[in-house]
Amino acid sequence: MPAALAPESTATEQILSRDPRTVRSRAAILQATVELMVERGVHTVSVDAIVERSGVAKTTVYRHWPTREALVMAAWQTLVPTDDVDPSGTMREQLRTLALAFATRIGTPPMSLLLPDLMAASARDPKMRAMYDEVVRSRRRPLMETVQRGITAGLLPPSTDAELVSQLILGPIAYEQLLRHADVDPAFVDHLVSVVLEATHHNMVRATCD
Amino acid sequence: MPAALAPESTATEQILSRDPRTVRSRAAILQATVELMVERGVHTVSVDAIVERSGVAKTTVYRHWPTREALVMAAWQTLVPTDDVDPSGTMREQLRTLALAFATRIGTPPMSLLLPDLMAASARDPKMRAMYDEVVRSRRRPLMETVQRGITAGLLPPSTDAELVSQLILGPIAYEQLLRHADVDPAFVDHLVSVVLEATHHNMVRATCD
DNA sequence: ACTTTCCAGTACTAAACAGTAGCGTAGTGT
DNA sequence: ACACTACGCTACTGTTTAGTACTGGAAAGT
Repeated sequence: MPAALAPESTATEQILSRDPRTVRSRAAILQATVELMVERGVHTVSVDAIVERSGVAKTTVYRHWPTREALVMAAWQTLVPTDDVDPSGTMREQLRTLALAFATRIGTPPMSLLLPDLMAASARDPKMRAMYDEVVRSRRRPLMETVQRGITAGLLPPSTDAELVSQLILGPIAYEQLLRHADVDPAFVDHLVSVVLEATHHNMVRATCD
Repeated sequence: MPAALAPESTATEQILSRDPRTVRSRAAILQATVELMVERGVHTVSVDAIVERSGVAKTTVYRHWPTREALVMAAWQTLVPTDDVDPSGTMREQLRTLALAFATRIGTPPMSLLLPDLMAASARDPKMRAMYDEVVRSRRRPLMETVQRGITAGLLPPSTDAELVSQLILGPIAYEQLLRHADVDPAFVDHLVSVVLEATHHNMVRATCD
């Protein structure tokens, strides 16, 4: 299910070999790595297991990535640039769609299993931390932009704090899903968006608290 | 800094030996385990490292806990039953205090380092999951009780959804701290509590969304 | 055709790891 | 004083791990 091939921009130099053999090897290795990360956890995945799963020789693995860590990072990268839904409909519908996408994404595999691992790894590894922050940021941006458009279009008071709005919507969802391990159903997301929007309409979610 | 001795109720039978030698050994082992969990991560802590750090013989470790896993669980237990602040002051002040305690707890060591590890472990290990849920629940309870008291005392509308109130307060804090790796300062917590309380006062945070 | 690049496979090193066995000793409760 | 219990120590087994050297063969580009 992951992407067939990482585009580029990895830390390891990637002069983009067109040789189909390397392409095939890299894809098989990365796919096996992702699968094993999901199944057994990021820190438990071993090169030997990747070799067994992918059918690729160990030497080939080390021909492409210098260390196991670099390989794990590359496997992560294949999961980062996913869908960037740009929803349609009213602002409320857009927020609902984005919030629901966020909920299901962090609540279902592979992200439900990989995100905690990434969080834990990023607590001690700066490189993991950078990638993790990128993942989170990319998830947050479209929702904030939607709120900002709502403000610009006059649908929300000009003093509305767009950042706080996203925090109030995404926060409880993340809290329920990751912290409390509760199933976030669409009705809850709906309710949440309604409450926050209503409060916003009444100019309660202001940028500065007097 | 952890408790000198785990009280009881561990999975391993604990007939409460009064022999000071066992007490000392257990304490040294558990403390070293906690320290290493914080420094190197839960999944990276090895019995050999614990032995080196604590100055206790390896055989003694296995005299007290059957496996490394059991020891890690026991070390976790020493961190669970911490302070249960029962704040005073107005409801708003109580909420502020509880929310701030939550923010600083999950945002500073050791919890800021251990919580992600525990989250990741609990994604695949049911026993870790149970302990993790217990930790989260214990943090959430006092805040919900405060809201409930506010409703009972007539400070908040009767239709107020206490659960949603806690979600709206704790959610953004957890989101900022754990997901976004942002420093949650007291002003933000203050602002957050104010916004949620104001919305609640205007009967926007209702139990059922028509 | 020919050269180059990539590959699989085997075999290896060296380290870290969980967990165990047996021994002599020293502290503990009585 | 006594029996007992827990201890430290050394040494060990067996497994898993990351990473490397080397060889012969196959597939790619030209």
